[in-house]
Amino acid sequence: MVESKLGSPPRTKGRATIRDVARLADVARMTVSRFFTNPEQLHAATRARVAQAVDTLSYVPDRAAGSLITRRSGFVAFLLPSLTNSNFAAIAHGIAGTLRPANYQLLLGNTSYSVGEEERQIEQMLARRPEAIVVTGERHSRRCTQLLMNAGVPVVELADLPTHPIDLAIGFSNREVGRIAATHLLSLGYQRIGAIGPGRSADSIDFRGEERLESFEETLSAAGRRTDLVLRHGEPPVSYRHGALGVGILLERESKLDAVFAISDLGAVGAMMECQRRKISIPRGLALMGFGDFDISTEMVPTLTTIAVDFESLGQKTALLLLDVMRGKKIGETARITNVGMRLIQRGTTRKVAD
Amino acid sequence: MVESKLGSPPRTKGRATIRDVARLADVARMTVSRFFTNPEQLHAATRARVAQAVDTLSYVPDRAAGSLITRRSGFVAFLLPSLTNSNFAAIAHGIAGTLRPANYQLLLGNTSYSVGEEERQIEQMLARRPEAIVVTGERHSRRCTQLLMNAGVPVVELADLPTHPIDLAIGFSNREVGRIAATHLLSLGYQRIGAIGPGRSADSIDFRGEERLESFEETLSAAGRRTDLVLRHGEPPVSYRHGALGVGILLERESKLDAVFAISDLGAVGAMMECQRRKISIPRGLALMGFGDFDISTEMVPTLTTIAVDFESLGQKTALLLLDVMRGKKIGETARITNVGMRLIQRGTTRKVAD
DNA sequence: GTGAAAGCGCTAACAT
DNA sequence: ATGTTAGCGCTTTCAC
Repeated sequence: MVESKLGSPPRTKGRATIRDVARLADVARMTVSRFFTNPEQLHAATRARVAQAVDTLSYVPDRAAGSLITRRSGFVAFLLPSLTNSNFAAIAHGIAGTLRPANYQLLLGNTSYSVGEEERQIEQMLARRPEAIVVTGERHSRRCTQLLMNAGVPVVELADLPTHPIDLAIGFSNREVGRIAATHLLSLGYQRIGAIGPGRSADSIDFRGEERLESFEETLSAAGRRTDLVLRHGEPPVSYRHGALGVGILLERESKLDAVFAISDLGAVGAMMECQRRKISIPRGLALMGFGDFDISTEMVPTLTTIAVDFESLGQKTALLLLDVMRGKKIGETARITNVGMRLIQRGTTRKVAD
Repeated sequence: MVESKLGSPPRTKGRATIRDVARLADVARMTVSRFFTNPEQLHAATRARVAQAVDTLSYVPDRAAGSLITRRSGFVAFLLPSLTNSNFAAIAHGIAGTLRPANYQLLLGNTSYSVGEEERQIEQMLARRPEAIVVTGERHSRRCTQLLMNAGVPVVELADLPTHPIDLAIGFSNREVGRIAATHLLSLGYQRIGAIGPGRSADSIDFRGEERLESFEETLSAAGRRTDLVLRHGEPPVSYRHGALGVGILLERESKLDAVFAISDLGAVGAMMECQRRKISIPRGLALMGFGDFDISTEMVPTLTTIAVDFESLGQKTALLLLDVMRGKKIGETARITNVGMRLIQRGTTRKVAD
C-alpha cells in the first residue's frame, strides 16, 4: 500500500499520468520515474510490474512536465530560410540524425528568408526553452542578435562564416565560393565572364548570394576583367527560372558571353535549359558553373561543374559540437569558428573552348 | 505591495521567470500572465509597467509550464518520410503557415521511409503532447496505429486516401494517379508502354509508388496491353538516378518502347537525361510522363507532362481542418475523408508520335 | 531498493 | 482590475 493508492478514481479520459501507472503497479510515482531513467536500479519484479502497467495504459511520460524541473527541454532549435532548398534539408537531416541518439529533438523554424519572420520564430522558439539554437546565415537584425545573446544557451551560426560570431559558427565562406568560381573560369581562359545572382530585397536576410557575387566581381577586377556581366536580378531564393531568365538577360547584354557562374546550381541548371532552348551548345557555346552540387547536377547533359559543400556532414558536425557544449565542454576562442571548406568539382559544363 | 515582493533575491542566472517580472513591475504573477493572454484587461498604467519589466528582463513565457495546466501544448506533430522531397516540404510549409496565426508550432519528424523510425518518432512526439498528429502515407505498423488511436487527439492521414482512416484523412488517390497516367498514354495511341517505380523493401512504409504502378498495370491490362514493361527496381525514395537507370533497363527489355510513366517527376527527369545521353529524341523516340509537377518539370526541354497535386494547398487544408477539430467542431463520418484530386498537365514530353 | 515531500513556471478558478 | 490558492505531471532530494 503506497502513497497514492487512495485518491481520485482511475482516469478514463486523456492520456495516463505517472500517477495512474504508479497506482496500477502499486508503487510510488518515483519508482515509475526511475523505470524510465534508470531501470536497472529497480528490483526485477518491481520493474516487471511497472512495465506491465506502462503497457496496459499506453503510458508515455510527459517531457514538458519533466523538463520543468530538470531544466532540460530536450529541444534544439534550428532556424532555416527554407525547407524546400535541399541543402538546408540536408543540414537539418544531419543535425536531427546526430542529435537523436542523445534524445534531443529538433525544433524546426522556417524564416522564409524574412527578417521579421526570423524574429518571430526566435521568440516562438525561446518559449520552448531550447538547449541550443542554430541559425542560418550570418546577418541578423539587432533584435535577433539581442535575443540570441540573451538566450543563455549555445548559439551556432551556420553555413556562413561571420567574423564576429555571437557564440559559435560553423560553415564555409561565401566569399571563397565567388573567388574559386572566378578563378576557375579565368584559368580556363574564358574571356567574357558573367554571373547570375539575386538582387537585394528589403526584408531579406539572405545575403549569401550577394557575397558570392561580390567576391566573384573582385576576382574578375583583380584580373583586369570587366564586371558588367555580373547580374543581380530578382529576389532570393533563386530558382531554375531565375537562372533561365538571367542567362537571357546576359546574352542580350553581351552576345559573345562565354562563361557564366550562377550562385546556385538551381540557377545554373535553369540556364542550361535556356541554352538548350536557344540551341546554344554547352560548354562550346557557353560554359556554366554553379554552387551546391545538387542531385540534378550530376544528371545533367553535360554534367554541371560546381562547388560542393557537404551539407549533411556540416549538420552532423554542428550537432557534435553542440553535444559537447551542452555537456559542459568549454570551447576556446579559436575553436569558436569552424571552416568546413568546399571543393571545386569540374564536370562537363566548363571545358576549355579550344582544348 | 504584493505577494511576491519579499522572498528570493533577483535572479542573475538563466532566463527570467514570471516571478521576476511580477516583482519588478510590482504586481501579482497573474497580472503578468494576463499581460500576455489578455492585455486589454489590464489598466493602461499597469500594462505599461509590466511591459517595461518584460522588456528589461527579456522575459519570454515558458510555454511548457503554461501548457501543463492549460493542457494545450501548442504543438502539432507532422511525420513525413523525407524533408528532401519538395512535395513533402510544400505540405509542411502549407501546414506550418496556416497554423502559425493560431499560435501553433509544427513539430517535424523524419521517418526516413522506415517503419521502425516511424514508431520511434511517434513515441517521441507523444511525449510532447501534440494537440494533433499528421502522418503521411496510409499504412502503418500495428503498433503505430495503436499509438495513434490511443493518442486522444485528432489524427490526419495525409497524401493518400485510406479506405478506413484512423480518424481523418485528406489527400488523393495514388491508384487514380496510375489510372490517369495509363489512360493518357493509351489515348495518345502509344503501343509499347512502360512504367518505372521502386520495388518493395522490407522496412519501408512507402507504398505510394507501388499503388501507382498497380493501377497503371491494371489499366493497361484492361485495355488488353502487355504489362511486362512495368518495372519495379531499387528502393524508395526514387531519384533522378533511379529514373535514368530504369529507362535503360526498359530499353534493354524492349527496344521499341514508345512511352514511359515514372511514378515521380524525379524519375521522369532522370529518364529524360538518359535519353539525351542516348540521343533518343523526346517525345518522338520516347514519350515520358511523371507525377508531382516539380519545379524542374516546366523547365525541361521539352517540358514534362505530369500529374499535379497542389501540395501546399493540401497542407493548408489539413491545417484548417485541424483547427476546426481542435476547436471542438464535430466532423461527420462522410467528412472524414477529403479528396483534393489532381490534374493531368499535358506538356511537351507526350505528343502523339504522328500528330 | 523504494517512498514522501517539495517545487519547477505557469494559469484556472475563485476571491476581492 | 487585480490578487490568492491550488495544482498541472514530473523529478530532485532526502529519508528509510
